[in-house]
Amino acid sequence: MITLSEENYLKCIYRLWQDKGQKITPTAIAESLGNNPASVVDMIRKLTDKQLINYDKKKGVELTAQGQKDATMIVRRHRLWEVFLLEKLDYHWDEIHDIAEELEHIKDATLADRLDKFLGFPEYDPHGDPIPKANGKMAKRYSTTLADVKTGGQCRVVAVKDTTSQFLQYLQKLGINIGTKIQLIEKISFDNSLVISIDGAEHKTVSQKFGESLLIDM
Amino acid sequence: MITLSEENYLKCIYRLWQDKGQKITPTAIAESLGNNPASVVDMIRKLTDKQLINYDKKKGVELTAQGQKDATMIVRRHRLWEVFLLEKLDYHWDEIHDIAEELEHIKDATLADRLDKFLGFPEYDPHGDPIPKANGKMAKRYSTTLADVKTGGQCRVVAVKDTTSQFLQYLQKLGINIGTKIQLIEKISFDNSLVISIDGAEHKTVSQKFGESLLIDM
DNA sequence: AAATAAAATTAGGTGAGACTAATTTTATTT
DNA sequence: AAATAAAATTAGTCTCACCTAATTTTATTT
Repeated sequence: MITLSEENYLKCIYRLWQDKGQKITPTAIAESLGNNPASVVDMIRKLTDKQLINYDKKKGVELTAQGQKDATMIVRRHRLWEVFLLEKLDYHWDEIHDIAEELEHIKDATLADRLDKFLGFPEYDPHGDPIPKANGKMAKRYSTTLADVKTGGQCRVVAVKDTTSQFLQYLQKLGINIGTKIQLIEKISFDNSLVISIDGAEHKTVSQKFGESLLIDM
Repeated sequence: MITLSEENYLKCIYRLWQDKGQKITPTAIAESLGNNPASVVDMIRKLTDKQLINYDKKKGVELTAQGQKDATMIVRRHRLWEVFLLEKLDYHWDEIHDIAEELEHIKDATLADRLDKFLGFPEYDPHGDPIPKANGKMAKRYSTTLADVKTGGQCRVVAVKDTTSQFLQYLQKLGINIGTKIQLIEKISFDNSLVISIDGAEHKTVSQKFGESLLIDM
C-alpha cells in the first residue's frame, strides 16, 4: 500500500519531470514540497525500495513504469475532483486546488472511473490541464488562448491560465464562465487589445494580457 | 486542528452515546475501534486537553458541547457523501460506507453545505439514518418499514435497514431501488407475508422479514 | 471480608514522517 | 589545483498514534 506522503512525493516528482526535462535532485523536491532535504533523502530510499522510482546521483530521480502509472492516476483523480468541485459544487477556480489535494488520496478501485463518467468524461480540468484517461493516456496541455483567435472567429472558454482573484473577479464582472461563447471582433494592432463580444452581447475591449489568460476551444 | 484519529474517536464516542444511554468506558471504545485500551487512554487524555470530551471514572466518557458539535458534523459529512456515492456515482448500498469513511475527513468550511445543496438537502442517508443539518439539528432515525403500511397503502422506498448482499441482490431482482413506489395489496395474516405491487406492476409476495427490512416514506 | 476477575492505567517501545545539526561529497570559483 | 560554496547524506530527535507487558484500581464472587 502506498501512503499519503508517498503519493505526494510521487506527484511532486511527476510534476517536476513534466515541467522541464531537467534532472530531478533531492533539493528540487525539497523546495517543491517545502520539506527538508534530509526528509527527501529518507523518502527516496523508501520509494526506491517500493520500486516506484530509481535514483542515481548522475541522473537524479526517475519514475519507474509503475511510479509513472501511480503518479498519473493521482493526477487523474486530482483533476477530476477539480472539475467536480467547480461544476457541481459551484466553487471558484481559486478554491478547488487545495480541496482536490485532499480528495485525490481517497482510495477506491472504481471511484475515479465513476466520477469521470458522472462528469461526462471531461478532457481538461478548469486550469486547462489535461485529465489522464483510465488507461493513463492524456491529451497535451491546453494552450490555445483568446489571443490566438483570428478576427471574426468564434470560440468557447474552457479554462483559465491565470487564477489570481483579480483575474477571476474581472471574469465574473464580464459574465465569463466556462462554456461562455466569445467572438473576436477586432484586434487592435497598436497594443494587441481585443474587441470581443461575449455571448453575442455588446462589444467590449480587453487587453492582450487578458486574452492570453483565457484558454479556449475554437 | 483536529486530526484524523481524533475525529474517528469522536465519531465512535458519539455512536456509542447514541446507541445506548450507557456509560462509555475506555474498553467499550477500544472494542468498537479495534484498538488497545491503552491507546484509548492516551487519546482520552488528548481529547480532554482539547476540551472535546470529559472523563470521569464514575460517569465514563462524555462529549462536551464542542465535542458534540464536531461529532455531529463528521456524521453529517459521512451521510452526505453516502448519498452522493449512491445517487450520483451509482455505487451499491454495501460499498459506500468505507469510502464515506475516508471522504468524511476532508476539511473545508463550505464543502458539506455545498454538497448538501447539490444533493437537494436530503433528510436521510441510504441506511435510513438522518442527516444532521448545517445547524446540527437532525430528524429521528427513519423507522417506518413496509411492514407498517396499511392494506391498500402506497409508499416510496427511502432506505434499507439490512445491507447484506443477499437482500440487496434480491431487491435488484425485484427492481426495487430508492424512490421505487410500492403499494401494499394484501397482508396475509397467517405469516404476515405481504402482497405488493412494485411501481404498479403485477403482484408479488414477500415475507414479513423482507417488509421489515425496507424503510419507506408513506 | 478475602479471593478472584476484570478494567484501567502506567511504563516503555515501534514505525512513519518530519525535523536540526553535523559531516561528507560534488561542483564551482579563484 | 586549492579554496570555497552548494548539495547530499548521516546521525540523532520529535510527535503521532498505535502497540505489549506490567501494575494498580475497581468490581464481582465465593
